[in-house]
Amino acid sequence: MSSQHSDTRTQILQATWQLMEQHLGQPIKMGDVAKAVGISRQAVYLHFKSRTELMIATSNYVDEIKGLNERLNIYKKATTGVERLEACVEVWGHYIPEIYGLAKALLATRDTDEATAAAWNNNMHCLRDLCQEIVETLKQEGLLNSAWSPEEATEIFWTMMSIHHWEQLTVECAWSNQQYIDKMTVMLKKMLIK
Amino acid sequence: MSSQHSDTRTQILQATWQLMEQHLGQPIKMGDVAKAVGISRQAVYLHFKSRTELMIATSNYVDEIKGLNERLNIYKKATTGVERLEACVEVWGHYIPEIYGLAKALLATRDTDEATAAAWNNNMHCLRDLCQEIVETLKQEGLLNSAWSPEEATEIFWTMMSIHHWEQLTVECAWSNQQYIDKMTVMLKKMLIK
DNA sequence: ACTGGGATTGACACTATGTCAAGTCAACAT
DNA sequence: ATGTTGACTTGACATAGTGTCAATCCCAGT
Repeated sequence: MSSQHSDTRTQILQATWQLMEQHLGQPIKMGDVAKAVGISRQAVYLHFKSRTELMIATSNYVDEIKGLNERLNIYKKATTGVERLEACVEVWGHYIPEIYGLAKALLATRDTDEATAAAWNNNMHCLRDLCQEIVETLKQEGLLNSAWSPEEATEIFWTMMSIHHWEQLTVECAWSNQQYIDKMTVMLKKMLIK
Repeated sequence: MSSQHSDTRTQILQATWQLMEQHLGQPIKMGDVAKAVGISRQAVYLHFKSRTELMIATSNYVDEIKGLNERLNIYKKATTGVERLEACVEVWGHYIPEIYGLAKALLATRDTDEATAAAWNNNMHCLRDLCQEIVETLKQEGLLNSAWSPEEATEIFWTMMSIHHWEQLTVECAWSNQQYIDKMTVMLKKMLIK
C-alpha cells in the first residue's frame, strides 16, 4: 500500500501502454516492459503474475484514464435519435485513435487468450449497449428504417463502429479521422434512418 | 520432381490448411503439422524453409483450389451495376466461410510478419479491384450516390466486405451466412446507389 | 551393386514465459 | 541500535516453440 508500490505498478502500466501504442499489435515482451521502467524482469512478476494479467490491468488502467464515461457528457446532451447518433459517432471516432494501440494488443491475443478477449469484449459491449439505445430512440421516433428489426439495426450499427472498420478506412485507405467521422455519420444515417 | 516429393508437400499443405480451419486463428505449430501428416517435424523443413513460407504456400495452395476466379463466372454474366453488385456479394459471401480459417491464420500474423501480410493483402486487393469496377459501372449508369466520390465509394464497399465485418456479424452476432448476404446486399445498395 | 534424395533421429542454439531461492537495501518499528 | 518487513535484484532453472545441423537409414532408378 506504500506509495512506492503503487508507483512502480503505475509505471509498469504506463510503460506497457506506451509500448502497445508504439508496437501496434506486435506482441510486447515482459523484458521490454521491465527495461522501459528500469527494473528487472522479475520485478514485473511481483506486480502482475502473468503477461495476461498485465494486459488486462493495462486495459483497466487506460479505461480509468481515457474512460468513455466522461466523454459521454456530449452524448447526454443530445435528445433526439439523430442527434444521439451523431454524438455517438463523434465521441467514439475521437476515442478510437487514443486507444488504438491497446485495442490492437488485446485483439491480437483474442484467439489465444480467453481472458484478454473477455476484457476487450467488455469494452465493446458498452458500445453495443449505446448503439442499442440509439436504435431504440430512433424506433420510438418512428424513424428507424423498416428494412431492419431493432436487433439487426443495433448489430449493423455496432459492426460499422468496430475498430477493424475504423482501421481499414483510416490505416488502409488513408482517410483522415475527421473524414471517418463525417462519412460514417452519413453512412449510418443512410442505413438506419427511414 | 518425383510424385513422392510433391505428394508429401501437398499432404503438408493440406494438413496445414485443415489445422488452420480447426484452430481458427490460434497459431499452428510445425510439430502439429508434421504429426498430422505422419512425418517428422524436420521433414516439414525439407519442403518449407520456415513457418512463414509454409503459411504463404498454404495460401497459394488454397487459392489454387478455391480460387475466386472460377467463381466469378456468375459475376461475369451480370451486366448492370446493380446485378454486378448483387453477384459480387453472393460470390464473396459464399467464399468467405470456405477460407475463413486461412484468413484468420494469415491475419493473425499480419502485425508480426510482413511476408504473410503481403500474401493476404494480395488477395484483398483482388476484391478491391472488383469493388472499384462495380462502382465505375454504377457511375457510368448515373446510379452512384453523389454523396461519395468513386474512390470513397470503392473504399466503403471494400471495407463493408472485409472478413472482419463478416466475422463480427456471423460469429459475434450469430447471423446466418444467408442473412449476411441478403442484408449486406440491401445495405450496400442503400449506401452506394442513388 | 551404387548412388542420390526423401526421410529419420537426436542434438543444439535461441527466444520467450514463468518459477524459484537467496540475498540486498531502505524504511520503519520497538 | 537493532530487527523486521517488503520491494527489488541476481541468477538459475523448467518449459515450449522455431530453426539448424550432422549422422544415418532406406528405397528407387541407373
